[in-house]
Amino acid sequence: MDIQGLPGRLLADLGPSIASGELGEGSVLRIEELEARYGVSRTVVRDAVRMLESMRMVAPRRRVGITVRPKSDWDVFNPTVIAWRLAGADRAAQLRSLGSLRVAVEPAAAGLAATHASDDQRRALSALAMEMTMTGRAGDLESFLRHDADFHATILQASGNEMFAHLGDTVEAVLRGRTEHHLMPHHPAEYAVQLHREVAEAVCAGDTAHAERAMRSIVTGALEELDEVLS
Amino acid sequence: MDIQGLPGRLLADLGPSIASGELGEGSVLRIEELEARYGVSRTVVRDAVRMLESMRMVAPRRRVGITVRPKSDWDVFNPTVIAWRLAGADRAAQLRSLGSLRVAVEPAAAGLAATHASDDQRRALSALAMEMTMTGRAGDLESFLRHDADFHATILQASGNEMFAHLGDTVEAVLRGRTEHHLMPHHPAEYAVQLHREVAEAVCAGDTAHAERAMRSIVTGALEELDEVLS
DNA sequence: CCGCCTAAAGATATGACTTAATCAAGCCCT
DNA sequence: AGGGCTTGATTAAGTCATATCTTTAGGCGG
Repeated sequence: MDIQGLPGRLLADLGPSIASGELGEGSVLRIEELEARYGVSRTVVRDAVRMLESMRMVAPRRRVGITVRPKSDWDVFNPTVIAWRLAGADRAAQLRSLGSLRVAVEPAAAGLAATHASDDQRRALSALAMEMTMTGRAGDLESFLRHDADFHATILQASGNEMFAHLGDTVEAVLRGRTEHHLMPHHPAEYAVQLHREVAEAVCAGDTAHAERAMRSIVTGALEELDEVLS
Repeated sequence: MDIQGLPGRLLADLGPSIASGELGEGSVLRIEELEARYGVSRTVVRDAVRMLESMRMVAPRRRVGITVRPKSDWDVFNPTVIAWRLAGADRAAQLRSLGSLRVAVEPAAAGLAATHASDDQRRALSALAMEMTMTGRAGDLESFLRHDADFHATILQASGNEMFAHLGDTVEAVLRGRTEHHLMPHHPAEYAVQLHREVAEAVCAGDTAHAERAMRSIVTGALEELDEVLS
């Protein structure tokens, strides 16, 4: 995701530090200090700071330094910020927030997809649901994850709403997060896979209400499982 | 929102140009050219470009220049990007997207608010609903807008979900946009105001289902009105 | 058709200077 | 004498100008 140059290196170090709370609200960084710490020039430090600034995680203040802003100010929809938080101490809270967001958005997206999806997208959904069935039964979690993520991304894309479409990466981050942190059973529940097939069928058939209902079952189910595991 | 220094000036000029499509996908800017055009130093240009980059609106490419990325790559949840698009040629599409997002999110948020809201928040909601009734009847659109925005922001805040909470500014932008661009009747519909009172009551009473239902009526109604006006 | 070369443009480094915010000393008024 | 206001010193970010390094698109030659 972040294959940048030197500023990327700073960002990859500072971002997670802030996201994890290691550098709490009000912490102060100084450009000069960062130059020394990372052995880079001001140009690079400023670039990195600008990016953190545009994520609203820090604010530069003259005569004081670069100060860390309260978490409530952060750009919580920024995929990079989400990734940092998922990797750190905030994982549980972040997964819960994202879970609720999915419950709100994905059923609506599935409903819209039933009327807006292209033929290619409908075919892709059917194929992906099938693949999920196979790889799920085989216990191939890596492939399952990929198809699961593609499935949800395709639904969001097919909704025809660009804002929904952009949540595809975010949803993938959630799915990947819960797989990688072993918050999932070794064999995905058969009923969940069945629901994916149902969504695919409903979208193919243009059945808005059915698509919405089935997707709601998927995401509320996921949220419940999550709450179980996290408690 | 963006009261920055010199980089802010560039941003305030370049951002809208890109957002409006005046600088379409693939357009190329060169740092040197921007230095000359705006009469500022490299440092300033780089700062501005970095911010656009972190909004995923441009990507720098060596030997080529700063290229404008396809709209589908943009960070469409970034409040600044939203504001730029609302101000420009994309207004209609942006309002539609946001409308659908509201339909998905706000009912869920209202439902959560019914169980999570603090006493202060419940009181605030009742008060705001009352104010909306008054100012709506009086035809004081400016005050009505402020209370309407506060109402929705409070609901989103009270949901206890930080991601929902962050959509407060976005919703305000929508409401403000439709008022300022005269996409609203001179006297807000009485039934809409009534629904706000209903949401407030349901939240106060802890009635999740009712809060959700009433809020859904509000936002679907708003979306329908919008579709009418835009067609 | 492929691989080497080069020039163009971003990336990084650095030193000098400007601007603005904080802090504290000093002053005035009560 | 005490509290509040003014003012100046200080400090760190902001801006500018310039130089060098690195990457790579696109041309040239094999």
